[in-house]
Parts: sequence; C-alpha cells; structure tokens
Amino acid sequence: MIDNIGFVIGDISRLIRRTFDKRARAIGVTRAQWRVLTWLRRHEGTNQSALADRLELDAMTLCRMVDRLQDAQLIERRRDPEDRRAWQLFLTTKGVALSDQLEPIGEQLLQEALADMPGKDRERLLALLELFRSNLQSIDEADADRKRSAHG
Amino acid sequence: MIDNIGFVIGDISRLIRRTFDKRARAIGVTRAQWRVLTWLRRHEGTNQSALADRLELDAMTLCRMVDRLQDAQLIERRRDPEDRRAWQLFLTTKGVALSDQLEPIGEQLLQEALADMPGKDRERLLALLELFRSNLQSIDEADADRKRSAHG
DNA sequence: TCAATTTAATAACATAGTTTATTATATGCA
DNA sequence: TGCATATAATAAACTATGTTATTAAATTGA
Repeated sequence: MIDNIGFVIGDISRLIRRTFDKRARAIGVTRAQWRVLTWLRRHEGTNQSALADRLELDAMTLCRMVDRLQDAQLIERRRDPEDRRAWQLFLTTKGVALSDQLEPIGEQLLQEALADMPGKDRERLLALLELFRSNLQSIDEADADRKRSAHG
Repeated sequence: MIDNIGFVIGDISRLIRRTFDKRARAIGVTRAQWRVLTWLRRHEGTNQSALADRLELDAMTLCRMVDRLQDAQLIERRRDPEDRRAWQLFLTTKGVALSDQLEPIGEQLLQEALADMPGKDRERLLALLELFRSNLQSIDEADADRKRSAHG
C-alpha cells in the first residue's frame, strides 16, 4: 500500500516529464532550458549564481546552459553595474516569444490530466500532497544536518 | 489551484530523488544503477534489450551501465544458450549483498514521509493519484499515436 | 590600507548519456 | 534454400553534466 504510493508518484512524475519533454522539444528547447527561460521571464536580471541556486543546478552546469541559450539568441548576458564579476541575464525578443509558447504547456497538461476529477477531490489531493511534501522537506533538512554534524 | 498540484508533485518527486540519491550514493551506487540492480534481483537472467524496455532506457545507455556494473563486479553477463546474440544478466554475490542494503531505502523513506498520515487518507491519496496517472497514461499514448500518424 | 577570505564566473578535465551506424545472429517467407 | 527484414549488442562520435582548479573582483577585519 505505502510503496504503491511511491510507485504511482514515480510513474506520474515520469509521465509528466515525458509528455513535457516531447511538447517542449517540438517547440525547440529541452525541459532544462525551459526552466531557465520561464524563471527569467518572471525575474529578469537574475545573475547566474542566484539562478543556479533557484533551479538547484550546479553553477557550472548553468553557465554552459547560458552559453547555449545565448548562442541560440534566446537570452543575453549584461554586465552587472554593481558587481563587475557578475552577469545579469535577460530574455531576448526571440526568447520572450518562445517563452510565450512554453507557458501554457504545463497548465494545459494538468488541465487534461485532471479534467475528470471533481473540485472537491482536487482540493483533497492538494492537501494530502502538501503534507507529503512538507514531511519530505523535513527529512531532507534532517539529512543535510546529519551530514553537516558528521563533517564538523 | 490546478497548477499548485503540478508544483507540489514536482517538489515531491525532486525531494524523493534527492534524498534517494544521497542515501543510495552513501552505499556506493547511483539511482539509475539502483534501478537495474533491483530489477535484476527479482528477475535474474533478463537480457539487455528486455531490461532497457522495462526501465525505459535506451539500449545503448543500458549497455554502458551494464559495462560499469560489470566492472564494479556487481553483475555479470552470461551468454543466452537460446540466442547467441543476447546476454543474460545476473547479480554477483557482491551485487546481491548491495541490493539487500538498497531494498529497504525506498520503503523506509515513504514510511517516514507518511508516518503522520492516517490510513484512510493514504487510501484516498492513492486512489486520486491512480486516477491522475491513468489520465496521464492516456495522454501519453494519444501523443504517441498523433506522432505516429503524422509520420505515416 | 592591505592581507586573508569569499564570491561569480568559467576553463579544463572526467564521467555519463544520446544518436547513428555496424556486426552478428535470428526469423519470415517466396 | 536463400534473400529480405528484424533483433541484440555495441563501437564511434557527439552532447550534456559533474568536478576541480583558476581568475578577477568584492568583502572582511586587524
């Protein structure tokens, strides 16, 4: 029973990822790139290390993604006037146009997948998932603390 | 509301992946390798292409994972007596021992994360998630069909 | 003020994953 | 039988990611 919940959650996230990848790729980006574009759409001027933190990516990994997105003329780097080490990231016109196409994809997929679930049940599902998430967050933090004290 | 469900599911699967990766890596394997070992534990003798299908991995990707797992002396390839093209995969003694350590990790994480959720709620959660999954599966298949007919 | 430390970004190297093409074997059917 | 096609595995080339080390600039603090 309890492990079924694990399997089903695993299946769901895999299916979301798959469908998402396919639909995003049809538009010409990977899911990883989509995350960067979507974040920048709402928070223009973020620098690389802040963005890497946000998206839980390695700074180096993001650095190279930014290289590629810049080559594809979807984003651009501008020097931070306050900190000469840092770049501020902005979507180009092309990047904004692409991000407009991407935005509805996630919402739409969820709409399709939950079309036949009554509103009451959606609320229940959300509440139960939120409890689940909050417990996982505590576990994650506890693991991180354990590691810290083992080191120190 | 509906997009919150998406975000929460995303968070949950990310947190499960993270915690899982950390705990599995402490034992000396990646999550991808863990999936291979766990499957083989229950289905010894599976060949590479069947296993790749099962785990939804590319045949080539699995081939290299098998190379590494074999180098690490966790699994071994034996010729299929029925089909001289194919290898049958088996855990070594070392692989079995490691798989024994991995087995409880998933179950345990879920136990911790759902400890404070009453049985009734767990059942409800599972039922709602199953509906969600089944809808996503239909969408995934519909997308695949659309692609097929666009090609043909 | 200036040496020590931290931070932002990235080059260089190592590892893992994907795509395409090849080899050996198996299967279907004229 | 023997030719066309399919299948199992993998080599080779390419792409993406993770790790370590370096550079330049910012911050801290005696």
